[in-house]
Amino acid sequence: MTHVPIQGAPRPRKTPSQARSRATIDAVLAAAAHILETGGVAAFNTNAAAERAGVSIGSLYQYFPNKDAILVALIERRFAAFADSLAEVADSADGASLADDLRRLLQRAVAWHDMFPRLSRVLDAEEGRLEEHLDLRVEHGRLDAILGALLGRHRHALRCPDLDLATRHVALITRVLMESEARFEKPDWPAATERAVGAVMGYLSIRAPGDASRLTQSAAPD
Amino acid sequence: MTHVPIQGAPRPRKTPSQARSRATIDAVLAAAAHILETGGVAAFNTNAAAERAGVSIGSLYQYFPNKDAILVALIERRFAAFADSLAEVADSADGASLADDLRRLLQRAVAWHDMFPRLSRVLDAEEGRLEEHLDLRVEHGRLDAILGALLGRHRHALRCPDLDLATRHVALITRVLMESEARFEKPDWPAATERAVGAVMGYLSIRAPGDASRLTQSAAPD
DNA sequence: ACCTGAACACCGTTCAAGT
DNA sequence: ACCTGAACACCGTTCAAGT
Repeated sequence: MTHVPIQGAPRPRKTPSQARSRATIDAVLAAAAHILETGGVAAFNTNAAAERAGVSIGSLYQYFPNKDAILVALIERRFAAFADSLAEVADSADGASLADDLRRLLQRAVAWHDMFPRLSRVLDAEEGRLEEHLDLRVEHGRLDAILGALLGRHRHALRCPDLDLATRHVALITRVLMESEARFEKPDWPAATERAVGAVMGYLSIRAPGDASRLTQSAAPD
Repeated sequence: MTHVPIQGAPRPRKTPSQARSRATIDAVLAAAAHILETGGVAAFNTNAAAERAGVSIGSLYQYFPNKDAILVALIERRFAAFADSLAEVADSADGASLADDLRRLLQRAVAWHDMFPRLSRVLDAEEGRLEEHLDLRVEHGRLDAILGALLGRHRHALRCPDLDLATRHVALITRVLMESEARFEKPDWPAATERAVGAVMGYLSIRAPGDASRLTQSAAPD
């Protein structure tokens, strides 16, 4: 028997081939995004999303099996758009140093999130809860490729022999540092960006220009 | 006018002075923890929690203004217990190296989470969503003190001049790396622990024993 | 084939009545 | 002062009827 493996999993009900269907899905997602940006999660419910999208609640449920499926689709779409945005920077990036390139990427990331700050924060917060239903493998792969290429260009300066591992760590580190700044009432993005760049340089054991610290000293017991 | 600032904020309704009240609160939280560990968030609802706790739904709402307040209280209590557990290790820890001490802390953290793995994962996932209602300042301060003391003991070997910043970064980095391992079906904790220790050592620019990599090399443009 | 929205179901929350 | 649980309200979801 061929059937949907998990009953009620928050995945799209059908992949639409017709233009009208796609328009309905887009309208629902745009409405959901608007509601989340304007009123936060508290204001987001299926009836409001359907109304704002200009479709009946029944039509909404034709394409999304449940409320979480809308969030899942939103997160996946936005992640893809985010990767697009970073890829753009990476293509034109060929700065003097890894720090410069990384800084440029982070600045773009900040600018991107800042277009819809509340939506971004809400979806980031929901992502953990919805993780098992998300499929971000392709998009993660794209981001890993961007960051990996960046690190690879400076491989000779890296201490970590495993480039893939370093890439994953750098991705996690930068994300957690930037998200922790996003939680503040009035985030100081330039400062957070510099701290993140510094943390990554530290992690990669790359000396910043003008840094005269004792890189060669190892940890001495007691 | 003195009044509760945020209407319906998920905070305890009253601080109980009587033993019976405290017992009711404990029963509700224990019931909630059991339900979350057994059935996940999907199985957690206020009626089920009240029933399992052996109190009426009305009594539950006497102490918790809403469902999220139960989660908030659970997260805060568990975070405090977690800090207790790590403090225990830190007190008796005085290993040969920072890596050893850190490894011991992480092993304890893993063991602690492993007592109720599903509960831990669920609460970690909910924490982002509930962040604005959580007050973990005291507990974060305790963890920072533990980690800060550890790093301070090896201050001479650190490259980062700002110990507080380094402490915060190390806390964020270890947490994100360990949580990313927790998402796997069958986490490999020893490997994740070693990777986290390695990431921190890298971040702090401390050479691991037997590591012959080129610490002195700085990033060369192009 | 797709849309509609009234109706249903579930559960979060309240409140009148009890002790 | 505290407890109780039936009742209410809100919203997620369905489905019979329409086109």
